[in-house]
Amino acid sequence: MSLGNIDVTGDPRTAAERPVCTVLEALNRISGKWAIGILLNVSHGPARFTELERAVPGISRRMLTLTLRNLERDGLIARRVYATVPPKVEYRATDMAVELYGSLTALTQWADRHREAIAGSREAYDREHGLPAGAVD
Amino acid sequence: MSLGNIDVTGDPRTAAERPVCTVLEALNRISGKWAIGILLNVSHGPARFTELERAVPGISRRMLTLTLRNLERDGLIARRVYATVPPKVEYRATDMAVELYGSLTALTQWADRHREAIAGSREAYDREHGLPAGAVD
DNA sequence: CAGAATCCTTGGAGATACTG
DNA sequence: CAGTATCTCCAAGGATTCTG
Repeated sequence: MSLGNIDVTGDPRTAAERPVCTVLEALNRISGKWAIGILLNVSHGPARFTELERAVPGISRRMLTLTLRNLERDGLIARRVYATVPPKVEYRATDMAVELYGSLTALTQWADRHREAIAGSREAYDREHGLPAGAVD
Repeated sequence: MSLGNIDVTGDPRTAAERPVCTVLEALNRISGKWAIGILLNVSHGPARFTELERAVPGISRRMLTLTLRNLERDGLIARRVYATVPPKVEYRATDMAVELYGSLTALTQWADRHREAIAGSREAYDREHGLPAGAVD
């Protein structure tokens, strides 16, 4: 299936196949409700577990742990344990994560530019079609 | 890229508060398993329902419909019905969606650059810690 | 052709309690 | 302090069937 082509990297695969996976790969690392919030917080500098728990409003201890583990596994966060008592664990963003955050800038700007248009589109849509309880967010 | 502060828009809010929401807003519009694949396909030009069904491998009719509706509601996809028989419906990406796709380029490139590093990090992580069936993807 | 309706499964996430 | 361990819930998604 080759309708047109969108080649941004000089990759031989067709546009219908390549970027999907690649973009999805990227998105999968920052998917979930909390990854971005955590990533953003540690990008300021190292942060401890409890610091993050307070810095990311609404996160549960469990999800903080799980998300940190996944980010660590992907190499986006580095975990450093100090063998003190009481224990002290610091999390920091890796260079890769800092780069990632930079790459999100374009997305952030896009959202900023179109926030109103999107809100308007939704209102219009919900007005035409009824809003049958499918209108979350 | 300087840690400490990440100000890309001149927004007064602190980095810990503002971009989270904005980025999440953007991500929420393209979340879900299928939005990107659909968006990418219609970005080549208008596509019909059944075309998309075949173009996006693995998608169910139900999820295609649902995702299309959500994208339409957000103003990322335009739906055009031709009153013919049999019916014909065309979907095309709006300008906003095309812009969005452009903004994803940075992300795509990031994923390309770090694909190996991430895979390596995962292997290493799974080797040190056991891989307790939590190692999907 | 382009869907709508229905039923069912799954895993992401919340709440709570316990621990090295 | 920095986690684990369970239990539970819900919405995303899959499978199947029906229709203008």
